[in-house]
Amino acid sequence: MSHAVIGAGCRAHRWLRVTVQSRATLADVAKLAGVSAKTVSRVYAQRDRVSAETVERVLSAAKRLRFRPNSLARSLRRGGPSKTIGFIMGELLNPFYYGIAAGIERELAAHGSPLIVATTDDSPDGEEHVADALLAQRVGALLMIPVGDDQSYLEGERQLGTPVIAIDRPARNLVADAIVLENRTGTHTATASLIVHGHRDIAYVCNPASVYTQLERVQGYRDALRDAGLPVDGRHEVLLDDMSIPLEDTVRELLCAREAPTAIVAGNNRACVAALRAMRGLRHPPALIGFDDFDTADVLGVSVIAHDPVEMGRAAARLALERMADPAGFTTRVELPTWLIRRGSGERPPER
Amino acid sequence: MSHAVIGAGCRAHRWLRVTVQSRATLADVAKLAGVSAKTVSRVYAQRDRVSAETVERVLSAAKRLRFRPNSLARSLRRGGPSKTIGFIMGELLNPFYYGIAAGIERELAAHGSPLIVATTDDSPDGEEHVADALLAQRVGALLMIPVGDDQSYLEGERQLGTPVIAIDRPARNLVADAIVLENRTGTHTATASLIVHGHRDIAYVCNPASVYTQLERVQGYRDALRDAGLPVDGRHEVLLDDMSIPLEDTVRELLCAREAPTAIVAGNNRACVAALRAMRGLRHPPALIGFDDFDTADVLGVSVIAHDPVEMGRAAARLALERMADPAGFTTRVELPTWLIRRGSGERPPER
DNA sequence: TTGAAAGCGCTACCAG
DNA sequence: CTGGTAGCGCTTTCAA
Repeated sequence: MSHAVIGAGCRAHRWLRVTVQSRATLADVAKLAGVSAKTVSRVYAQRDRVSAETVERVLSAAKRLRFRPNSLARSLRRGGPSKTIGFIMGELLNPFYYGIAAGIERELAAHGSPLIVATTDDSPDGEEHVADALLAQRVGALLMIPVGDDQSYLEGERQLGTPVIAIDRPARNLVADAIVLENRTGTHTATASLIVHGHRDIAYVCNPASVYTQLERVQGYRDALRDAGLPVDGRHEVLLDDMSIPLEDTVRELLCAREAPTAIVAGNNRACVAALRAMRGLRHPPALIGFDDFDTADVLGVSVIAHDPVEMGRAAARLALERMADPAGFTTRVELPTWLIRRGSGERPPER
Repeated sequence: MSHAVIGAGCRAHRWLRVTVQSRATLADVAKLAGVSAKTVSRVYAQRDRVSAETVERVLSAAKRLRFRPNSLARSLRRGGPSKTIGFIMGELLNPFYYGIAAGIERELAAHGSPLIVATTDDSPDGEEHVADALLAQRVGALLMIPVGDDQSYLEGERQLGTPVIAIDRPARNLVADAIVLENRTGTHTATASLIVHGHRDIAYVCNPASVYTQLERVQGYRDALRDAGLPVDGRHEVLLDDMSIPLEDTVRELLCAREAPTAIVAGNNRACVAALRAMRGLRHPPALIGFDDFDTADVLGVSVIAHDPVEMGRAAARLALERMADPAGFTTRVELPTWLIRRGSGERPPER
């Protein structure tokens, strides 16, 4: 805007600009309302009693100045960790993870706690750095899906009173609450179901394979084979650990091999979709049960080991809020249920 | 731990506890290192020169005290809005939104800016409240997927210098940058393609229907019909606005009607999946093109109007960072491309 | 290269 | 019911 062409109005205009340009503070509001800063504070904190008339004056002044309380300054108070909670997720594009994020967000929203989200992109290196950034913001609690195989770097922080809740996988070398799934039970049930339907050659495929969840799930699969008196020789285990290898191709090879399995248990949503891709166009597709339910599983008729990621997030958030309110108490480990949903793909009999 | 059984070691133990229990501050570190607070500050700010020896002393003291700089206090500085950026998402659990979130997160992570996420659950009422909470945290910029039909409540904040970037839909009654998709072009191309494949009775289905994106998409669909000399009488438009009505049932009814369409354009990912569900088991399923690509679209052979949600998020974040660095500049409206991916479902000829 | 002092916006503590 | 005062943890002047 040009000031040159403005005559008498110039001053007013400038004043307006100045008022608008710098953010009003509690003190500004207090001055305009003719009360003390503390009184304004009281109006916003809604704790002490303030006369209705004063409230009115303060709010009107605040509105004129476009005042907005600074919650950063508020939480600078001694020993007062903010209500804000930090969440470190693996990879944002994984439906399982964002189901968890959704659950956390809902629970916290109901409680009025802001949520700061950071991701590691599933790389262990970034984890500590990301945690540092969150802790520098003085989050009141840290929710995380551990990626690295050592969270001992958080031990100091825990002793300082910041609750840490591990989700999906337990933290390692760190005393922290954990919310995990009944992984073994899930794959055990699935594998047993395939056996009941007549399968003897059942494959387990996943990538990555050396994370906690997969170790558990593979175990459940092996246990089921063993329980049925079937050989557990790893012949049908496709346990990759290099995300650059397309699982789809690997599954395709598996299915074309001499002693191809007649059924597949896929260790997670990604593996399940990869298996589906590999099976496209096959005359006699193998039976398939995936871990993690997904949007179009019903349309595709895919049987899955299902669970509730949103509830998982909620549970984690609840636990965090609880710990923040009462830092004492024993470390908890919650296991959330998994269940088999039969949609056809897991009930196909073996065909040769 | 019991103190009773500890003899001489008790004091040391207690001291340790005290040290550990309260969070160390810059001043504590300064005292232990025998330097001034400012010097410690300098070490962490990495701006002024500090002698290597002093740096060493400070860092060692900091480590002993488990010191971690408080970024809240840092950003309390005069006029200095934090680097933190706020993002208001619409509906949780929508893959499209999470793609955007992922893009934002990646771009900001590369820049070292924390991200605060909040959601409105697609309810217009919550939007202002949520924005308030974010602004109270003094976010440096506000990214949002507008839900309500009026964002004028942010006008004051914008004048105060907080950039607002609207994503997917433009803001209403507010000067704000916007990143949107080429919605019309997308549905126009899809509809035209169906027409080329011989279809004359093409339906458009979506829910909700009165949001910006859908108004645009319906327009693209109508334009394509008109361009081809086909009637545009709304007979085949299923435009719902009540999320409690299952779109699946509606589509099923549509397909069973006398003059059933031979092709469907689904207005978003939800509508597309609903259409797929409704089409299950049909002898002659109609042709189908959905808006938004999805995970198993290739397995299902579903043609879609695709775009890149992650890039959308990145673009929005970049724009926000740009605006924060230089608040001047004209308001921008970016339209990101959409394109048709042919996978079979959209290329089916009409069958009666 | 280092230090002292004055805030940043807000709230707790104690008076009126 | 209301008002001063003294911080919260850090950074920014200005000096030394």
